[in-house]
Amino acid sequence: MKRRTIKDIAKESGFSLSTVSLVLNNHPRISQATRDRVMAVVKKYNFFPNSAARGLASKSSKTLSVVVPNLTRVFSDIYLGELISGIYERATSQGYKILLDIATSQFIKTQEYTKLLASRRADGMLFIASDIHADYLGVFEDSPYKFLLVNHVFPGKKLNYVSVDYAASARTAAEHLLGLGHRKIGLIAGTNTFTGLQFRDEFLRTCKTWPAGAAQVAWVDGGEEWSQRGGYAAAAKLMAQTPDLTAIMAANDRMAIGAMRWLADNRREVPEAVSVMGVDDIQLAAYVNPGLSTVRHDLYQVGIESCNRILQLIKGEITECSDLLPTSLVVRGSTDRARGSK
Amino acid sequence: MKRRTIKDIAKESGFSLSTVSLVLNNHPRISQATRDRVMAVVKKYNFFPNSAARGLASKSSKTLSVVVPNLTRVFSDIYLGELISGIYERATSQGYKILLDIATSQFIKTQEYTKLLASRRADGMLFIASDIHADYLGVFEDSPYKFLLVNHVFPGKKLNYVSVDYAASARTAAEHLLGLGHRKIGLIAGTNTFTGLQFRDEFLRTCKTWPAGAAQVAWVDGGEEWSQRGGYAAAAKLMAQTPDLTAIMAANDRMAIGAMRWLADNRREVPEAVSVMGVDDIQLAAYVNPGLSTVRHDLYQVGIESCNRILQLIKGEITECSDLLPTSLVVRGSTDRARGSK
DNA sequence: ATCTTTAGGTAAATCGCTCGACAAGGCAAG
DNA sequence: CTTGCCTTGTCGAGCGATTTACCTAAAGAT
Repeated sequence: MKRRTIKDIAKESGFSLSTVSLVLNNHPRISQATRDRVMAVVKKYNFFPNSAARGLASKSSKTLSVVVPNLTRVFSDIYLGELISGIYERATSQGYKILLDIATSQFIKTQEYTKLLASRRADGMLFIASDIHADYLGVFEDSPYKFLLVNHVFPGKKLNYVSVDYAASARTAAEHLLGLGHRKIGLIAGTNTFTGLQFRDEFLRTCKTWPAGAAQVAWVDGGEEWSQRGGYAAAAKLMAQTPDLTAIMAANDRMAIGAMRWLADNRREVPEAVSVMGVDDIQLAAYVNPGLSTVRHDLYQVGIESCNRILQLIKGEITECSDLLPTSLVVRGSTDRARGSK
Repeated sequence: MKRRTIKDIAKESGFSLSTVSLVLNNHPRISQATRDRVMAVVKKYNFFPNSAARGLASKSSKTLSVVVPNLTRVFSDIYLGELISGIYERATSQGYKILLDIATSQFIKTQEYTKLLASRRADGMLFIASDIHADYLGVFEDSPYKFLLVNHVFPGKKLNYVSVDYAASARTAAEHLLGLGHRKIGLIAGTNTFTGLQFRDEFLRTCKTWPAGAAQVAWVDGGEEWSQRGGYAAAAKLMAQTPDLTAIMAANDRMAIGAMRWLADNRREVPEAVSVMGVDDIQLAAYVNPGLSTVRHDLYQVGIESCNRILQLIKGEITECSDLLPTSLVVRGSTDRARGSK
């Protein structure tokens, strides 16, 4: 089976090279009759135009680079699944393919992130792997490359982003707990990302300035991985140093569930003794017992929107982007009025 | 910042186009001195050769297509994470990039799987998403396209594959339980993949022909998703229809953990009342209480090996491939001698 | 001193497609 | 019967690399 080219199709169909090309690109220039005759031949040979040639001539690869974090178990993170599904769905619908990369140290060191765009292997890059040490991303400030941080922000650097509004999220969570009368709260924070820091700071601020009376917040770091295990350990630490707190807020659901586990293992009733609240609204949040109150982050939507934006950047429809998507409160059984509050 | 080409590098360095190209490709033809002078210019401009042009001229995209299952929560599956990490690591080390695709109905319907290879967008395809209905994969029999099933097999079709040896796995598991004296066993099977069927059949066969006395096996389907929830429901069903079984074997760890959960919820001690065994050895298997006995499947290794093989197929070093990788028994606390057996 | 090698470079023909400029034919209007 | 405009198709100049011969000068062989 010989490899066909557009030339063969032209010859066989009796039209010119250009005509075939125009047909293949759905150019309105071509009449339906011609289109049909050409397509018949295309179908007959099951022909697909060579994408390298196409890319070379058109100066576009129709490819998006997606960079995910270098966590060994990265794909076990529901977080990524939602995000990538959203990106994939939108990219595909626009005829774009996805080039997957993992932000390994190798990837960073060889500046693969630049290379991908400089070599035009990808038209744009969606970066899901940022943390507070990702200074190398500075190359994308004011660069001609199309770059977007997904569900991350980088204060101090002029980088495009689409993210959930972590500060708003913190406010929502804090207000929920404060409204329930909690005045001694433990916070399990994630401090290795800027969004994590934003969340922590806004949570603290909201508690400190609550009109009905400021709340004391003791916070600990839940660990780099924001994992259930980290949450478990963090809860232990919090309860040891502040035994009388009435609520634990965790920066994500996994840590919250870890905390609930510790409380269960140590005979503290949730929510009677301690209320627990998370962030994200992962599937599991609804299944634990009691159900976890949380702030819903629609990561699928973030994926969709991120992809929309990077495509607009590529097309030149916009030149920068800093979207913050809304979040919403989800109340389940794990939070209730603080004990001792009326 | 104008876009440079190899021509600019040639001009600036004083060498010919061809020389620059040879340098960029590490061709031994070029002397170190020349190489250095050219590379200096390349570095200076931070030049990276246009990959479309490269692909067009060299007839190779240096890209691998990886197709993953269309499960909404696909990425939450640890299974995939291991596999993809292995593939990524090997592909990257060989200079290949990964194009990610999800086997949506759209993907199947538009024959995207053919298109990717026909358009030379990818040099080969690693398919992780096969099930017993994937007849369309027939196009890859005797085709010039480089195609490989990852951790799947397709009896009846001449397709390349690299998979864990599910039959061996079944034997290992069965022998472990039989050796512990179990003679009434419940099997939670996965029946929507051929490997799942192989596992089931070999498990049943081994139990039936055990020299020290055949065991009775009642089996149920654990559901399309091989999920914890499916395992939970399956355990309930098994225990209802065969209350006196002494062991439950699940075709993967997640279902096994679901089964353990049901047993715990219904006051059946593991392993005293019922032994439970899984397959895969996911991280969680070591954390549940008691630890889950299982058959270890090294999916990371499957990823590595799959990638090795597809690259060999692409290079023409081999023309077909049907590798079965070994598995190993991991005994933890969830299995013990059958009650009533000495 | 002449003839081979060999090492190091280069010219030029592709690779397969896109797209702006141009052409031909048909038809309405002047 | 021109002229001008529309519609539909074609020409051909790139796009930016790779790669195969071929070339030249210097080193080795005799």
